[in-house]
Amino acid sequence: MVKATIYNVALKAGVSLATVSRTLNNPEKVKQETRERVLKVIEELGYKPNAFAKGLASRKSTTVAVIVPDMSRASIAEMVNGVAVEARKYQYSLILYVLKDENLSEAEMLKEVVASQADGILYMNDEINEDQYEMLNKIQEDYKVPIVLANTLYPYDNKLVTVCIDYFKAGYEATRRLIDDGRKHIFMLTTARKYMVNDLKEAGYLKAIKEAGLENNIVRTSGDISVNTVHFNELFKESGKRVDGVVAVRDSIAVSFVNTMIKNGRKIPKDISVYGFQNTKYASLCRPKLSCVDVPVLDIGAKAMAYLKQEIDGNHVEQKFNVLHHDIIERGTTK
Amino acid sequence: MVKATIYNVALKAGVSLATVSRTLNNPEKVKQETRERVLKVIEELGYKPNAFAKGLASRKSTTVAVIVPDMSRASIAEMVNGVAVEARKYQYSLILYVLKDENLSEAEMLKEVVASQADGILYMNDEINEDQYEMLNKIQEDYKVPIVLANTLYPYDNKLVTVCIDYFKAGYEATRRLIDDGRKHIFMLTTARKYMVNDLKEAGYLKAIKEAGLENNIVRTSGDISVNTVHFNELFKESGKRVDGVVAVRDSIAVSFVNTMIKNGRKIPKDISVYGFQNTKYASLCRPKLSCVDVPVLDIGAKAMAYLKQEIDGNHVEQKFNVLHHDIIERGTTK
DNA sequence: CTGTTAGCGCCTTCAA
DNA sequence: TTGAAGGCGCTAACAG
Repeated sequence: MVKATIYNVALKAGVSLATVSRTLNNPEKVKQETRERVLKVIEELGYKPNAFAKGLASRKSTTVAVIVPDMSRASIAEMVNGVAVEARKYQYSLILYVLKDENLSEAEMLKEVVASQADGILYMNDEINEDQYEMLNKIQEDYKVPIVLANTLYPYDNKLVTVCIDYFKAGYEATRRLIDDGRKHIFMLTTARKYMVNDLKEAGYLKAIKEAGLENNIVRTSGDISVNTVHFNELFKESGKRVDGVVAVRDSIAVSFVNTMIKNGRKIPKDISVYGFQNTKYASLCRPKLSCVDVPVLDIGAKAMAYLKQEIDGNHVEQKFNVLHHDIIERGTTK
Repeated sequence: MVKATIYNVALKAGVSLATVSRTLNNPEKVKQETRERVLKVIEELGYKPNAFAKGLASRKSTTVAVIVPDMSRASIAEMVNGVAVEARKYQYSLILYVLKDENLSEAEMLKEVVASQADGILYMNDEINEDQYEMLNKIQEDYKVPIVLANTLYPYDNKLVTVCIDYFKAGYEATRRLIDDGRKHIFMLTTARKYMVNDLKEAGYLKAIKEAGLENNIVRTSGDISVNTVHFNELFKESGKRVDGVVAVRDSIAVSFVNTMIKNGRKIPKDISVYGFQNTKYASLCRPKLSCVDVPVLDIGAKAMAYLKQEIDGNHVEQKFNVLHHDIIERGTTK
């Protein structure tokens, strides 16, 4: 069996190829009788229009480029799930770009994305900086290809449609809960590398700490478990710093901290109360279970795709910053 | 700035479009001087060939379809990382299909994949059954599009190139280690739903148990933490079944079991020795750290992509089953 | 080494 | 409601 083309269908159905094209793309413009006959032949031949020819002729690809830093991050993977399900609704295909490769500059990759003829771009990279933001904005303007940022914040500007949660508020709220619980020595555990998203969590933490007249303590460490374990051991060993509350910017960092403290004889949550961020599977697989901010990553992905589709269709999204609701989940590390 | 075409480049460089095409695809066939001039114009105009036109004319897409069941599974995500890095080496793009959507039959999706003109298909779905296998094989034959299975086993046939580890051997080895350690009541924790890959782990377990003259105990449970926790509590509560060794088909199931047992007052590894499967991040984030079979998922992804590329280039892979080496990592749950 | 030309498979006016 | 015809941007013989 060789791949059927529109000609094969037209011939077998006794119509011109234009009619076949119409029954597929503008069925209302074809007489019902003809349409049914054509559809039947399409079915018989297992015909599917060649995506390239279609894209070339129509200048639309029904394809969206998804740019991610690293698939193995739980939040990224889950967002992609959300994107995939939503994209299906519109019959859109996903073309995936993983930035993990050091050999490729992001500028080079974006040129490729443009060449791929994607109708839109979904960008999810919480480490975005000014240069990257401007580059994306330039692409959007030069090539008229809509871009939506998913869980990617650049709060200094609002040229690109963005879907996320209010990280500042979440950081503030988690810290407040610790304060209201009577905790006095509250630490924030964040990444050594500065990310926009984590900076916001930190700012929220600082606001709450300041309001309460407490001293702020920010620990910048690695996301790598073996590294941060050593770090936590140094900082908080039995005889060490006083600490009775912690907000970590990632679940995995929170869990690693909890493990280290328990090994040092501290009681969780009695001695130290801990909040993580994201509500990944790690949060449920640790002992005690981790309390954390629940970031609806699946919804963020889906919403981002929905907005992108809207932009592609020419209906501009008025609201550039789209903030989704978050919850704080209380589990074993805080009560 | 509007997107530049090959004509713009040809005009500005004072050559024909064929020459531009050549400097891009067969540079050795163009005089160096001309080539440099063309390249310069390409650079200036930021020209990138339209992927659709190129694909249509050349009947090759430089694109590979990646089919996954669910991105949020750690092993899947990591395999995709491996695929992405390897694909970059060949300048191949990835088009992603997530089977998560219940509304879409797999047959329908495969038709879409074919229509997408992908040069090859990478299929990663450890739950594959006979129907699916035959469907894939038919696609490969009918449309002459190579397919490689990554971490996806269908051992009853060998028409499709497959990359995986020896799950039977791994299951056998883990069980043997427990036996050699003197454990007598060794359980296998597996999924209720039967997967090929898990069946093999189970078969390896059974072989070792039989050789040692012990009694086999297979518990089929859910991958869902909240469900299997209840299940483990019922089965193994303090007064309950005797158990001193466990091999679980997934890290997450192993960790959930460990947590449940510790809450019931059992000592790990003294009372019960536990092995997981995969070496995901969960294995390092739990307390005690999980001993497990290390499945090199990143390598599996990369290797699968490499073989696919080879098939696409017409160099058939002789060896259909390609088994990668695995290790067993000893951590806190066994020593 | 370079230019000319004929498609690749489909969409989309424009006529009929 | 349908068909004819001209591209979409590029590759790949074939000439020169």
